[in-house]
Parts: sequence; C-alpha cells; structure tokens
Amino acid sequence: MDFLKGLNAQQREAVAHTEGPLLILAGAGSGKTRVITHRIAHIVTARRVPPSAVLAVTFTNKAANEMRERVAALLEGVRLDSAPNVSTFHSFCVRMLRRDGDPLAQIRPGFSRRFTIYDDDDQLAIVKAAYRALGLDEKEFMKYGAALSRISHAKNLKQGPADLYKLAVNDESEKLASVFERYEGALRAANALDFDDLLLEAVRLLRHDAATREAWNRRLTYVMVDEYQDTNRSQYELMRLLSESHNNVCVVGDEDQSIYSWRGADLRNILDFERDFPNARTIRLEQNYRSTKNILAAAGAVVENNKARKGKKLWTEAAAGEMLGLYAAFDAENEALFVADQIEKLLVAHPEDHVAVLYRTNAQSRQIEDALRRYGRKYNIVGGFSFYQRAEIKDAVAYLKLAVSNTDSASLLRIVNTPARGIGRTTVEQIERFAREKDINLWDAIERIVDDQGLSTRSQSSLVAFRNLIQEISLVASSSPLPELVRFLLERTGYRKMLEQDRTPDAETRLENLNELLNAAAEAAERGETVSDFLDHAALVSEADAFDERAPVTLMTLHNAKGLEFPVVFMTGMEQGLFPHSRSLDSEAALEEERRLCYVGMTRARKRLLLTWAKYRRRYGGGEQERSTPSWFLSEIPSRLIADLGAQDEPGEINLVPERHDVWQSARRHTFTGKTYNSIENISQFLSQRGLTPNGPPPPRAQTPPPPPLPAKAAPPPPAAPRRVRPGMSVDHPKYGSGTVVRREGEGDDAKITVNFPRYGLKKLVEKYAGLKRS
DNA sequence: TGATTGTTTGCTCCA
DNA sequence: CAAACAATCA
Repeated sequence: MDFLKGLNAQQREAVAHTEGPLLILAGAGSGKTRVITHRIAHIVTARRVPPSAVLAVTFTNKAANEMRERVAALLEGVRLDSAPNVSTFHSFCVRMLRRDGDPLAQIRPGFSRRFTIYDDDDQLAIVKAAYRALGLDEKEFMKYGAALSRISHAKNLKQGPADLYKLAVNDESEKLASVFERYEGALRAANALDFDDLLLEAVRLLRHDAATREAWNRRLTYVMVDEYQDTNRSQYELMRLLSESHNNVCVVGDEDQSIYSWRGADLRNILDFERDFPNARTIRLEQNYRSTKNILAAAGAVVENNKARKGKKLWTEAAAGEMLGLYAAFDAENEALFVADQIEKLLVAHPEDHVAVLYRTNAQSRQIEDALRRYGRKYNIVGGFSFYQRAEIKDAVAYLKLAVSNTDSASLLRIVNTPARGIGRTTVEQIERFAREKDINLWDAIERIVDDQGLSTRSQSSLVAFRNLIQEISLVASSSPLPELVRFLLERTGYRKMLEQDRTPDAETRLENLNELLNAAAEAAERGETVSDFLDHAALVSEADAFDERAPVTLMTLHNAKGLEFPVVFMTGMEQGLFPHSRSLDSEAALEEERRLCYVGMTRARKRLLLTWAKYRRRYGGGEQERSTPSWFLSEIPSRLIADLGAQDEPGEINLVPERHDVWQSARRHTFTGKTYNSIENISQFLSQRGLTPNGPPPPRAQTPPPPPLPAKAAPPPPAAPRRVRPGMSVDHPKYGSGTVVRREGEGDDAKITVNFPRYGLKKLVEKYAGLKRS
C-alpha cells in the first residue's frame, strides 16, 4: 500500500520522513490532517511498527476521534493488532497517571492513582475557601479569577508557594503566595489535580521515575504533535521526555495560528524548534486547498502585519472567487438580522453549503440566536453554556466523584446541602474550621465532628444522615454498573424528587438533562468504562467536541473554530475593543495574537467570507448603546478585495426578507431536523471519548444533512425500508463494516441505533440514514 | 436553616 | 440582562 500517492511534493516528503525530528510548518488549509494520517499509516506499514507505537496528539477529542477514524480507513485491509494512539495531551496524561502514577507518591505525598480532576469551578471553590480562611475579600484584595490565573502562571513556571513567598515584594504578592499555599494544600488534601497539574505531574513522573520513562519510550516509538503552536512548556517537556531515546518527533503547526498564549501556549516552542533539535528537518506546506484566492490574499494581508512569525506565503490554484463582503450594521440586533437574512438567501441558493457564524465572545451569540429563531432557522451552537456545566449535571457528577473519592472536598462542598438537608451555612463553616484546625479534609472532618459535642443536635443528625448517604453510594459505586449507580444516587439523594416537586419548566429540562446523563452512563458502560473513566471523560470534554459537521448553521467563538472549515463564514462584531478585544489593546504581543485569531477566522472560509460590525453596541444588557469604530483588522484588508454590502444608519429600519412568503417557506423547508440543536439533547457526544458522532453516519462531508425531504423530489435513500434491527443482531454498514447492534432508541425516522463495530468502536446511527443491512 | 427578595456588579478566549 | 451575592423573613 502506498500512502505517498495523491500528495504534493512537500506533503509526500513530510510523510516519508519518518526518522528523527521533523517540523512541519503547515499553513491554513494545506492538508495537514491528510499528512498526519498518511504519515501514521505510512509508519505503520513501512516501518512495521504496531499502530499503538505511534502517538499522535491533537488539540481536541473530536480531532483525535476523526484522526483515528481516518487512519483506520486508510489501513482498511491491513491486519492490525492495535489501534493508533491518538488523543489530546490531557487525556494522554490522565491515562498515564492512572496507569503508572504510583511512583509519583514519592514526590507528591498523598498522591494516588485514584486522584480526581478539578475543573475551573472546583478551582474557584478552593480559591474562595482560601480567601475565607485567610480573611481576604475579593473586593479589597484581588479578583478570584486574577488570583487563579496568577497561580496557574506560577505553576507553569514550576514555582511553588515557597517561591512566591521568596519573590514577594509587597503585601499583595505575599497574600497571593498564601492563597497559593492554601490552594495547593487543598488540592493535595483532596488528592486532586487541576488541569495544569495533569500535564505537570505527568512530566514530573517521567522525570522522576526512570523505569516509567523508559517503558513509555519503548512503547511509543513515534511521537507526533498537532497544533504545535499552541503547546505550552509542560507539553513541550512531555514531548521531549517521551521521545528521549528515539527522537522521532514530528510536530505540525503554524505560528500564525497560535491563539492560546493566555492558556500558557508558548510560541517559542515552534519558533525555536530547529534550535532545540539541531538535526531537525523543516518542511513547509504552503499550498492551500481550502480557500479562494481572494480569501487567502485578504487573510495573508492581515497576518502580514505581525512581527513574531517565521513567514510563509500561502498560495492556491483555486479561482479568485467572490470578494469578501462587508456590512456596517446600525447595532447588534441589526447585525444579527443581517446575518440571519444572508444565511437564508445563501442556503436557499445552496442548501448544501454549511455556514459558520463566528464571534469573539460568547456573549455575542445571544442576539444572533434570536435573529435565527425569528427566521425559523435552526442552528447548532458550540460552547457557551454547555451541557456539562449545567448545575444538575455538575451536581450528579459531584456525587459520583465523592463516591469514588471522599477526599474530594470541592465536590463535597458542592452537594453537601443539595438537595437541602439541613446542613446550612453555619454548619459548613464549623466543618471547615474544624478541618483547618486539624489539618484534615472535609470528609474526615465530618466523620470526626459528628462525635463531637460542639454541634447542635439538629445539624449533627443531618450530618450523620449525610455521611451514611455517601457511604451508601460509595458502596453501590464499588459494586454496581455505572448506569445503576447514577440512577440509584439520583433517587437516594432525593435529587430527582426535588426536581419533580418543582413544577417549573426549568425543572423539567433539568430532569431531561439528568436522563441524558443516564443515557451517557449507559453508553459508557457499554464501552466497558468504569465510573472513573466516565468521570475523566466528563472532565476532559472540550467545547469544540460538540461541533457537528452536519449542521447547516453553526455558531461559535473564533477560538472554537480552529481546525474547522466552512464554505461560508461570517465574522461578526468586527469592532475596536471587541475584536481586537479591549484587553489586548495595550500590548503589542496581545494585539498580534488577536490578529492571528482574525487570521484563523478568515482562513476557515472556503468560498465566502462576510465581515460585519455594528456602529452601536451596548455592553451590558440594559444600558445605553455605545458608539463603536470598525476593527483595525478591517483596514488591513486591501479594499480591492472587499465588496460593500451596505450600511444601516438608522435604528429600527430593518427590511426583513422573511416577511416575504416564499423565503419564509423555504426557511421552514430547510430547517435542519436532525437533533443536537442548542446543545443539551445529546450529552453523550460530550461524554464519549471514542467519539462517535452520536447522531449519524460520520463521514466528514460526504454526508450532507438529511434535510429537505421535499415531497417533489423522490426520496433517495433506502428504497426498501430495512427491517427493524434489534439489539444483538449483526449488521453491515457501508463504511464501518459489520458490527453488532447494542441498543435502539426512538421510533420511526428518529430511531437511533447504537452499533458496536469491532474496528471503530461504538457508533450511534440514525437508522433511517445509516444504510444498515442485516448480515 | 432555607427560601425569597433585593442589590450589585460585570464580558474574553478554554482543557 | 443575568448571575452572584447580601439581606431579609418565615
């Protein structure tokens, strides 16, 4: 099998160069994923290594899943004894720490492989507790968020609280050091790792324990890192440690697309790669296969204004294409309506074209959502207030975490009185004080304090009941399958009852969400996951994982759009202070990052790129409109590439197309009827690591959305309706081959079938479109 | 203690 | 316009 076929000269060289360090500078749309997948396939076949010896690190779980699938498809027919190792840095580290983390206990006392992962809510809770313990006040001292980001910064520089004390120059930095000390103390007492720790501790483990390091070096003989421009220092070190013995490191990145410096991404990693690896080969992929000449020229003209870059010149054989469009709206509402209106016109003409609406901040999505709703146009939204951040899900997860590890104080605090069970503020304060004095975690404090006389009988009995409850759940956790456990805890804690008694519609959706959680638990169990696996996935899902490429209209932040492409892209809110964001205006480096973000956004577009801004925008809900000026980035685009789509100078004067009957009708017809809209409905996609595009046959873009079953056109798909498939049956899928039906949900056109394919894992398919045949 | 009401304050971006 | 927090009352 020849995996060098169908590639251009540079791509081919990149695929063929398997030994030693390799830097691939891959411009936007230059076929990077193709190179990576072919390279993996090439290594496996040409170098005759098992797929599992190749580690490929991607930025999101979704990208990892896609890549795994594409490699599997390439290697169709090759006999394999393992699957390629594709994952994100964070999941990789978690796996390593859970598997081989024991030696870490020597340098991190109290650590065990049963650690819990603290997300930012948990982090916030600990910082708040630290403030409380130290008698600090957010208003006088420092915002919680600011403290957290400084702590994170210190950690990534490998500084501990002691270092901050030493470096402290004033009262403020000293107090910060003490918050840090409390913060770290709380993490350790809870045997918890925050997101920084997952990477840092993995690095420490490999540094500290030679046996583990050598074992991993033997296990993984080829290491590839995608989106290298957004790696931080720990990720860099991890990569070095993993490839210490063989140096077969291939990194793929584009310095012009580095947009995560605020999360620690260090541009030096890519800029200095050739210095760090003296015998490194560097290959530039500069032919763009995605965008029109005009789009490419415009994006290039913007990013050219940056200084911190290696310099690349993208080119394309594609046609010039249409000009970019620019619209100056009166206000945000008008902008949103313009976008919705344009989308309608575009999709009427080209229903197969998918559209992305991008914005700088999540808060901007609301008005666009409103406008789309007025047009009756369904949309998919990525990020924002996503499923796993919902209170009821976090509560249920907190119970699970506590059941697995009762040292987890943040989870304990979260649910100790949810539903209300008589453990109020004062009682909690007493527990906290007791725990501080005795230097123990909250769970131990509760266990001991119930024997104490210092409590009122009422809170004492409440606490005893709580302790028994958690013990009971822990017991069930160790003996029952995951779905049963979740069901049990929802009943036993009274959580479900609490929601059922609350007759508001809000409570109803919460119940639905919890049912989705049960679904997700069932699916996880079918994949053979333990409670702990399930919790890891829940902690490590990324917002971008929610992206569904079949949706005709997708709303998301510019950051979440990284790595994606769309025929049509709207970039909204192109205003000074919003984009570039006001917080970036006073630093050259920050401004350059905003510019890169702009470049990322623009290069997502294949055929059409539309830019909009609003002359007036209100900052917070109520207040008055503020005047805005167009983004600098707009002026960096050569005007010959821009078509003026008009301007709205007066408020209220909106000429809505949907008022015209025919367009309204078409909007209805084209409404995407798939599920997954506006999040929530399908959390399984958030929680499933092996990733299964949950609702349908995933081939990236071969599959256009099911939509307009226009009665006029003969319905194409399976003429003979296949007989109902049932769990247990063997079926054949056109792409995934044969598998076994695991589950069936829903009826009629909505029926979904979960099938286990030996080669691809669990897939959730819409029966109607899956083309399943009994075998 | 816990539910309700009132008040204030604030929006990056995210694994 | 919300969420987060404080104050109030049952």
